[in-house]
Amino acid sequence: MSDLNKKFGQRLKEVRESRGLSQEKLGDLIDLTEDSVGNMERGKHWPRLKTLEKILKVLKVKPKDLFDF
Amino acid sequence: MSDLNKKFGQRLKEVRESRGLSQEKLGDLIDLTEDSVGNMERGKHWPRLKTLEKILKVLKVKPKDLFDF
DNA sequence: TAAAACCCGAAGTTAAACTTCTCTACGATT
DNA sequence: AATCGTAGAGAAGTTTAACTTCGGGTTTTA
Repeated sequence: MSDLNKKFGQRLKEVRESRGLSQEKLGDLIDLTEDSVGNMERGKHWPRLKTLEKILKVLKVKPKDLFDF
Repeated sequence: MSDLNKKFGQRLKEVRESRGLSQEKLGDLIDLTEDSVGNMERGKHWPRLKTLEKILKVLKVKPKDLFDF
């Protein structure tokens, strides 16, 4: 379990919660299952390109802000 | 070909060149082929977690600086 | 005391990261 | 003008890990 992954997950969770979204709701918006969102936030895996693009769009966050850790 | 991918590639190239490394040399350092580094810089693909970790380490750059675009 | 939200492990599927090959292009050097 | 280093680019094949699904358990909140 990498440090980078964990930090990214924590940051993603912060941004998601600041938008008032549940993992399930975010999953719907970016075409991922609730579990996959959870896995990402807990550092289990890394988003692929298409997923990251959707995250940035849906959460209205810029790359440098999502990777600010 | 996504915008995100292209911008990341351009930024990666900037950082690589600022360190005085060729694509081949960087590839050696992060266990990728010269072609793969080239593909990434031209927006053909996105790094997986392990690759990104190596890039950050080898180029001595922080996530928010590599994603500053 | 539910129910909503989240955590967590394991095993299977699938998309795309990555490789390999081939050719082209261009500037610098000899 | 011929070789060398570096990089752009397309196509087809391999492999890894992102993602799914299932089964539970725990925490939070109404």
